[in-house]
Amino acid sequence: MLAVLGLLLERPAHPYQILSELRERSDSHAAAITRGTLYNTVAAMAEADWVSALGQQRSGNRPERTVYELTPAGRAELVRRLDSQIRNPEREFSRFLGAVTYLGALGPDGAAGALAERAGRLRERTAADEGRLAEALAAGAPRLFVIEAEYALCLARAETAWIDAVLDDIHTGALTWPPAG
Amino acid sequence: MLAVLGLLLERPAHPYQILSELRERSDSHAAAITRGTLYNTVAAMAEADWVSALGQQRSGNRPERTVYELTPAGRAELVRRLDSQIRNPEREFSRFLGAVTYLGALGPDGAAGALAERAGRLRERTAADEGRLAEALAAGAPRLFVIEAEYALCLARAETAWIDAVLDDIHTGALTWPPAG
DNA sequence: GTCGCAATAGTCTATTTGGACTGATAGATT
DNA sequence: AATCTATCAGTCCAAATAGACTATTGCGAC
Repeated sequence: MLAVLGLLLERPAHPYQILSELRERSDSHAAAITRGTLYNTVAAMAEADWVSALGQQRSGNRPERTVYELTPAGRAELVRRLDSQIRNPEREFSRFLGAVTYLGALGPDGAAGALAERAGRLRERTAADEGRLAEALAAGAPRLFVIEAEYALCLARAETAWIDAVLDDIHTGALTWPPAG
Repeated sequence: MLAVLGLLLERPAHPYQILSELRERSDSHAAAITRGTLYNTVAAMAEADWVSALGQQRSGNRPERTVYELTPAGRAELVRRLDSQIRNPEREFSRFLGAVTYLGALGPDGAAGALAERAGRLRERTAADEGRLAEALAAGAPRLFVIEAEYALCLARAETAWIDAVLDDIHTGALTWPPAG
């Protein structure tokens, strides 16, 4: 929803196009929305007068592509939401956090093995992301446009470091398993 | 789902009890499940033979409380999932990441204001969480049982540091807004 | 003692969602 | 030229979900 408003801020688009761009531009937002929901979402936003149909285009006999543009109210709403979501840190729950909670169930060796593999994969991915980011910047993209990649990288690095520390603690015996599991 | 299995690993419980404990023990898992889903989830898990009804208790004329316990198959499934979710780092999408993506729309001042407030709140919360964690450890809780709090804290600190760096960059002019918004 | 409120447990339904299905076109292949 | 496939664009429905609703009980206040 926020992402949809954000995209329409850049330029008017029809729903399918919104989805494709979201998909392509970021692995992050990809999973957050599916086609089924999108059309409902856009309809709801039109109802709320945050977007308005700019008109139907059709090339040949294809389904009509209704192009929507952001209304001033929509723009205001976007800003309101951005501001609120940045101001208020919510507790977010990742899969990993959920899994770490029950780390004990894996036993010391199982936990160490799984964590080590994660750290490795995380490092690979981080390196790839760093490459893409550097590339984008080199190609002249304003830093502001890739700021979220910077943030994601920062968190990924922190996570990797944490995992390394925990692995160390497991190996040195600073983190032990209670005798009765 | 994983959280439910995790709780049942500790001791058999009836659905409502599972929910209450999840709610109370962690702000994190709280939002991840609601009552409506829980009963369906437990039913599905029973279907899959990961849990089995230990029997119905009733005190007075209250609704029957069906107590479930983890089966060996359920335990295996829990371990399988834990292992997989730890091994494979998925791209997770927080509200904040989504908002940061469109940070530009707030303008330099709006962005700086919102980020500064977030950093402040984050610091407060982090301090409180650190306190709770220290308290729990002092009370003799094994570190393994509070490991997820450690992780959450680590990420929160990284986020705060990143925000501070961005704020600095905005003030020093290292992060600028492209002229045409 | 009894009135009311909070907590306990679970069920039920209106909404939301994911993703299967339709159907059209442009470009590639033979 | 005919066919085949990938992409485009949207609709639609079965399944999952959130949270409103019901019903009971224990405890505190008066």
